[in-house]
Parts: sequence; C-alpha cells; structure tokens
Amino acid sequence: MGPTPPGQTKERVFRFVQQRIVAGMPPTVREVQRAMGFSAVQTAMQHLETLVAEGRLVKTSGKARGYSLPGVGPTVLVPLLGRVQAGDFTTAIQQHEGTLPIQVRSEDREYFALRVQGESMEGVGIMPGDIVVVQRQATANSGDIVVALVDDEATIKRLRLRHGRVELHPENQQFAILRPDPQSVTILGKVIEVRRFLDATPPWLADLSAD
Amino acid sequence: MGPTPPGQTKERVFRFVQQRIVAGMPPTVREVQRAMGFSAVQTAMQHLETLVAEGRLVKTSGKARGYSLPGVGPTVLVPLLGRVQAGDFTTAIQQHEGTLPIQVRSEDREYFALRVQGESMEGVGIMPGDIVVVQRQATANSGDIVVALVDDEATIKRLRLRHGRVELHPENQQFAILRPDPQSVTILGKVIEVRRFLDATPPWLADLSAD
DNA sequence: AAGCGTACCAGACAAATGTCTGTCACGTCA
DNA sequence: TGACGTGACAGACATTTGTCTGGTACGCTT
Repeated sequence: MGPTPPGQTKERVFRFVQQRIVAGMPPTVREVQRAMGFSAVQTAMQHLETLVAEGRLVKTSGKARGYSLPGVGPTVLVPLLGRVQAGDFTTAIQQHEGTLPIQVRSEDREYFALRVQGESMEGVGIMPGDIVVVQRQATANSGDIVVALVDDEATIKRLRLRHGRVELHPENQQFAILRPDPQSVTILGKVIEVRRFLDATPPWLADLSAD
Repeated sequence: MGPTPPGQTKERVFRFVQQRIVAGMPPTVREVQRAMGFSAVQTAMQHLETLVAEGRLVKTSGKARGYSLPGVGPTVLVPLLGRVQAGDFTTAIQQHEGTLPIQVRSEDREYFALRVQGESMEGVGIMPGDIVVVQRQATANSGDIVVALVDDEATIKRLRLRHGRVELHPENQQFAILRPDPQSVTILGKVIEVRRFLDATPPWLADLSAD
C-alpha cells in the first residue's frame, strides 16, 4: 500500500470527478473513495481538497455532492419551437416541439431554438434541417445573423442596418434582400449557435415537458 | 394554506427538478421543499414520488440527489484535437486543445472532435471553423461523412465504397475526389454532429484537463 | 353525508454524507 | 540523518439527506 508517484492519483481523481460532474451527477466523497479503491474516505477528501486549492474544482461546503467545475457555464433546456407567428411568441414557447440542452454563459438570458427551413442562408453553411440556437433580444448589431418576424413569418437572415432601417440579407444569391416596413419587422433574437445532427436526431429533442 | 388546483404544483416541481438536473446538480428533497415554499419535506417527497410513478423522473433510492431524467443520454467530455497524424492518434487525444460537452447515446463509444480547416465540404454546409463531433469507428457506410487519415493527414470527406475500395468525395466542385491506396488510408470515425459558434467560443472549449 | 384523490403540514428516525484528528510510508533534498 | 511533501490508512463525530407515520383541508362524485 505504498503511495503512487506524486500527482498520478490526483489526476485520476480529477478525471473521475470531472466525468461525473459533466455527466450530471457529481460524486460523493465516498463514491470517489470507492472508485479509486482507497480504504479511507480521508484519502479521497485530501485529493479533492488539493484540487480545490489548485482552482480546478469548486466546492460547496457541507452539501452532498458539492463539487463542481469552475468556468463551465450552466446547461439549460432550450425550447425548439415550431411555427412562430406575430404576437404569438409566448404560445410558441409553450407549444415547443422539443428541447435542446445547451451550455450557456448566463442563465439570466432567454434562449430558443428553431429548425432551419429554407435555403436562404446556405452561403454561410446554414442548411435546411439545421437547428439554430437563438439568444432572445430585440436588437442586434449590423452583421449579426438574427431571427426576425416579418409580417407574419419568422425568418433567419443577416441583419444590416442602413440609416437606422432594418435590412435582412440572405446568404444565397437566389434570394432577395428584404427591406421590410419598420412596423412589420420585429427582431426576436440573435443566432449564437448552429447544430446539425448527422446521425439520427437525439431522443432528447423529443418533448420532455408535460403537455 | 389551501391546496392549489390538482396538477399545478406537480408541474412546478417537475420544471424545477428538470432544470436542476439539466444544469448538472440534481436537488435534494429539502431543496425542492424550499424552492416550492413547502413547510414539510413530505410534500416535496410526495410530488416527486408521483412524478416517478408517472415515469417522468427516475430515482436512485437512498442516495443523495438521486433523481434523474429518463431517456436523456449521458454527457461526456469530447476532446477537441489539434493535429492528427498517422500512428499518433493516442497522443492527439492526450494533447487535445480543448473539450466539448456532448450528449451522447452511449458511454460505451469513443468520441473526438475536430475543427474544420478546409473548404472541401462547403457544399453540405461544413464550413472552415466548424467543429465536427466524430464517433470513433474503423469502418463506415458508403455515403457517411467520415474523418479519414490519408497518408499523414486527417481529412473530412464523404465516404464512397467502390468495389470495396475507399473513395473520399469532397462536397465542393473545386476539390478532387481522393482515391487513396488502401494501405495509406485509415478511417478514424464517422461525423455525427456539426457545431458552429457564432458568438464567442465558449470558455469550456479551453482545456479543462491537466497539462 | 361519505368516500376518494390531490394538495398540504408536523415530527421522528435511519442512513448517507461531509468533515475532522491522528497516524504510517516513501522519496527527495539539504 | 532529519525535514518536508505527497500519498495513503483508521476511526469517529456532526450534519445533511432520504424516508416514514400520522394528520388536516378542499373539491368532486356518488
């Protein structure tokens, strides 16, 4: 029962704890003990304390399974919306057709996801069937790719602001630039991520909420 | 302290627990109690039991924070590899330049991620800078998009099998079909997901492991 | 009115879990 | 050789956490 070389056990502990945290169920100290084959709880405790002192783990004292990884943003369930129509955004959220776990920077913001249906953004690799993750905001910068409501339909385009007027540019020459009347355009949010599943669609995109 | 209408509190409990589970730290029963404003632990317990009976939560009895969501695959940390060269795959795994939390179907499989560097797959919306998630496997079906080692370089192409011989097709007319000698081609895996971050690159793509 | 189902409360107990003190073993360095 | 740092063990205690029994309140149905 001699010690292993310095640093080796600590790394094994870190990898085990990290994987468990990422998998969604941080381990108890005794689970670390058992997984590492230690005889004493204190051995696991000690390595965990070292990792905390090094800043590689964060601990909530006195709480079961209280270790977490620093700098990893929270995961939230983002609703995948079906149809989005004018004045009906809240209903679209409630009637989402699935959910997408997304690591975000801030839980203070609202997000939603849409499935891309047209070919107007293919020039930048946003293809039909892709899923765009959208941060909810009513304004955006010129050049951002946004989801906007025009008349009665949601559309994904690149925003251009010309003298304060909204232009919605496609990224495909076969589509025209939209210059909607200001009264008939609403920006719903900014596209922050694009995802494409080449294997089968994951099961968690099915609705996990009560209907 | 009259009861709320049937079903309302249960839904609030489910949403709270679901969000906490997705965020990576399932709640204790007393945390549910406090979050809902109940005076008694047993109230929280009862709603949780009902949700378990309905199959919407799964419980590990006797363990702290033992509730989980059914049908949600595990999350694993997928290494984002830099250079991949022949005969050096294990080293590339160890020297990954970041990690990506990915929901997968099975922890029994191995995954890695690569940053796309060429334009040969732009026809199907796989753009330079995208990140592809790859399921590790040595064979694939004709038509799959794969990561293959050719001579000494990893490349992302669509696999075509002609009379048992490997062809690697680009999805961009400006690139040529590769018909490598069988001795000089190795399939590393199948691309299962494409991700693009339009906001800044998330911090967790930085290396969380020890160097 | 009685029964049932759901939403709540109060209190207590058992086990899991966090935490601490004390100790030994080994390798390295001055 | 002694000191130090890291890796280990043993044991005990305090607190958190899961779980249970017993009870009330309300609305609906027969």
